[in-house]
Amino acid sequence: MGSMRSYDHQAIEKKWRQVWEDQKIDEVDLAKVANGFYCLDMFPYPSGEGLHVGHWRGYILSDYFARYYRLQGKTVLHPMGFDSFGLPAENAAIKKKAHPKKFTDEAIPVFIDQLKATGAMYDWSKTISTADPSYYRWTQWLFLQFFKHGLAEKRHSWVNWCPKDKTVLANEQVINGCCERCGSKVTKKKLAQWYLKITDFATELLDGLETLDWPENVKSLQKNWIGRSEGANVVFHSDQISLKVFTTRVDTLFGVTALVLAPEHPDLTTVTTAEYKNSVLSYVEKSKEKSELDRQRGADLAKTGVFTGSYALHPLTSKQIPIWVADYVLPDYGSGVVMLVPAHDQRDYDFARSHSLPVVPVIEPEFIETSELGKVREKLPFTERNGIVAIVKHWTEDKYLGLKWKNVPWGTWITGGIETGQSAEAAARTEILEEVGYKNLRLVKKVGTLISKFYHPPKQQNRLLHGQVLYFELENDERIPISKLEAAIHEPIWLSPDEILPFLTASAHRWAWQELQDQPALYEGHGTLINSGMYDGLTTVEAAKKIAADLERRGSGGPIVNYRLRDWLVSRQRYWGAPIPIVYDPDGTAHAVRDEHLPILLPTDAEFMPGGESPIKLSKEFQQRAEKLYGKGWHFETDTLDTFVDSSWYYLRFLTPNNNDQAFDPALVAKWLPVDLYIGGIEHAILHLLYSRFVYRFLIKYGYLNNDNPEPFQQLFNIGMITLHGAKMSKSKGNIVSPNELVEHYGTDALRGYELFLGPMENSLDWNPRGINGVHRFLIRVFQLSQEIDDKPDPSQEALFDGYLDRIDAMMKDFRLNTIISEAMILVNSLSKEPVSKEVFSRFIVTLSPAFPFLAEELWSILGNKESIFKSKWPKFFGATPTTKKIKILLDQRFIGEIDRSGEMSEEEIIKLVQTSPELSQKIDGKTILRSIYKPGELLNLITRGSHNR
RNA sequence: GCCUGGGUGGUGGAAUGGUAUACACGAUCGGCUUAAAACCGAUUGUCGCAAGGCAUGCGGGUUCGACUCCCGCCCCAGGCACCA
Repeated sequence: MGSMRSYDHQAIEKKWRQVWEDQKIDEVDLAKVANGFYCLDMFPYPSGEGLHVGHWRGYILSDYFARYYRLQGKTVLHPMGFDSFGLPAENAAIKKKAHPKKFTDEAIPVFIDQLKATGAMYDWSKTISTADPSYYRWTQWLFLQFFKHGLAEKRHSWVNWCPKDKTVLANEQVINGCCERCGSKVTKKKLAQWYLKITDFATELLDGLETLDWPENVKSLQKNWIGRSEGANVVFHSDQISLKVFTTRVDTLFGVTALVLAPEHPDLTTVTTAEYKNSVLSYVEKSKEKSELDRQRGADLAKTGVFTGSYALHPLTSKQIPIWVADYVLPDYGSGVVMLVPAHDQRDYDFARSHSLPVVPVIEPEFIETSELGKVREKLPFTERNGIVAIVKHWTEDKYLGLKWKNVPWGTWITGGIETGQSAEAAARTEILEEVGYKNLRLVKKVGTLISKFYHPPKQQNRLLHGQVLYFELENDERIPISKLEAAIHEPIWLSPDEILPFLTASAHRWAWQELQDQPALYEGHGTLINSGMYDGLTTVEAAKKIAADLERRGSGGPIVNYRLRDWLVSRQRYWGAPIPIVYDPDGTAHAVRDEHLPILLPTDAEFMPGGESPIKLSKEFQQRAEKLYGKGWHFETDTLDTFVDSSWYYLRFLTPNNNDQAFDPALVAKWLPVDLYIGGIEHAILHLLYSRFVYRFLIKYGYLNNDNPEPFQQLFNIGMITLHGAKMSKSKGNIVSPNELVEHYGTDALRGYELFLGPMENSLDWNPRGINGVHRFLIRVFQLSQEIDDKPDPSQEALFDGYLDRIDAMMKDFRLNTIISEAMILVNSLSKEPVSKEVFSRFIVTLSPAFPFLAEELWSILGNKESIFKSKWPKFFGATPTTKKIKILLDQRFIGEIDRSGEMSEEEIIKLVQTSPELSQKIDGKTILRSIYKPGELLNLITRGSHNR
């Protein structure tokens, strides 16, 4: 035995860190490359807090793939920069009374050191910082391009206002009515704000999602956020104005019993009559005081509102429709007006009931059976029948007669068909007599009609039943005996009102009961139109189409698609951001700042104490600068840009971080975009990604870029969050797990490997350092393996390696790095028994290098290689002839052993082998093989039991 | 309420429809050691001495065979939500 060296991770990591830095191994020349791979991390905000083990996981994942693709022969761009504008630095500055630039400048080098500690391969020659004038000059330029094309607009509008942070918040920064950052209750304020018109891109942003290789949940989040809904506009004319209303249920148009405006609606004062002015005004005042939180929680609260005194003309019936105001109507969705259809919308129903407005049903409900037994069979036609549903009340008590079915889990009312020529009442009386035997009853009410679609198992028919719901009260308990036949099907049960809804299994029957109670009951589903003039008898779907088309013909509306997405509010009344590059003339008209004046630098003499307006407003220098450049009476916009604007295009800047002539180089962008792999947390699933997609599409649409693919990030991977005892790690909570101690004790490689090994990369999980020793032990074993190398080739080791390589290649595509590490452990476990072939080991450590770059590089050099392992190539298969494959033998699905397969074998040959094999034959001894299932080359299942009934 | 994901040992988690619980942690026992740590070895789903049962949230179904596919529920996490 020679002298064994031991695995000294500290020495190894220190050594190679230095070598790589000296050799600038991570720098790439973008222009030269044809075969590029753009691997991007969501760039961080450079806080002074430092990286914790949760941050590491994302950076290690991207580093893994950066190195992997590099070994695959690609030129990998893997840059890193800093999203350095924003509230945290400004808040720190306020607290510590120092300039935010100072904080940022100090934090970045510290941050870079911590990123380097992960061992990740970044090209630091291409770093950027969004707070740097050389960057934000181009952010301002970008804003001006939107302005030039009419896609940046200043509007007076009600905005979310955080009273504590004293700033405007975008809708998406309001969480449950509270400020995303500080948690204060958000209030409303009317301000002039800059918007970017992202809504113009709503359709394509939605459609574009289909083409992306993104996690389904992120696509679904974006879809929900964009919130496409198809419907129609309907125009109602009043004496004073016309009101446009958006609805998704234009089929219910004949059920409109009022129009309801949002309190913020601009035409509210116009429609309010003198008589109602006071009550409307005081109502509006009251709802303004309601916090955003209360307003949003309002779904559970009573729906308040008042009448405005005026009426509008129904476009189809010409009826006078009263106009109300209520704060359950949102000002910025649709047109801020709702047509009230109480019979077919829960909210409208609530509102109508609490203000005694009429409820006019215009849909005959249609119920489609969903149970397995009664589910409509797709291929069969419908047979139409008339029928009845009878609700029968007890002669003295408040109880109702239900049928409990014996062979199926059903609870229903009494039902039956109507024979031709028979009246509904007569049919019902017959059914009641037959099914429960009661003789003396009184028809109290015809409750309503419905349609029911179901499958009738005995008749094997799809049925379309026109049902009439009848309500009877028994006069006394006189009854005849029920036939045995009927008694076998179901038994009658008396139900108290509380028991009825849980008892009934069919939605049609539940509706019948509610209709009897409420007269009319709410029905939000589909069906056939009634009370709708010429549209009666159409299905809701047909009617919606026809009514929308008719409205369009008459010029009072028509089909339209509406989006939940709102325009992007980019103004912030804050210091630490890029100044919006707009200058106002003495009349207050907005002009683009001239290109040669960019960047509009942040003034340095501002007091950045938040006071409800941008602190920049107080800068004397800033005022003077505008006048100097543009003339007396001119002044700059003093709001700054939302930091999401900074980050909406940074991935373009990485290609040419130091170019002072243009924001980006279209030729390079054409070569490198879209980003091949984008890695970051789920927290940016909506805003950052949506804004970036919007900006990128804008740049292409208006000719700034000429890429064919209009999406910037082709593949996205969301790294799961690491929590500590279930809580998100943050310095303020004091629950940060720092990697430093673990790195010192086990090494960077061990921590990297452990973070990958923990579980699927997309899973969030709770931090538990316990297992890191397992990875450390594995690395020690790998190191020890290098001490016992055999120069001779070893075919069985080569075969083991080939299997391993095949499996990890497949896992790579699905980001299953945890099982890749497992596979490596399994391979090492089986190689450890004897000296390992040099060639096998050599190829093996290349596969380890993306996860364990330091150890891999060390072992690579121990093997005698002069160049870095990262200049080598991902290994190939040995292609050794596979060892004889085994065929699994199962007996009644239980594993009893394997047989070696040589060449192609038939089922019979294998069975013969089983029967002649010493161990296997005794296991099937005395059993009769009824039949067998053979999956060629894999398994043979011998069956002794009869299969269950088919 | 709507939309996504999930539910497998004591724990993190494996499993193209084919021996469920790989890999690792922890635990127990043993070795080494004056001792401890480290390291090495064995055992480790559950009931059972064993043979053999029973186990992948619950109930059905398809299949020779289901963690995996289908239907119906329950529970957990995340998102959206008075969006007309």
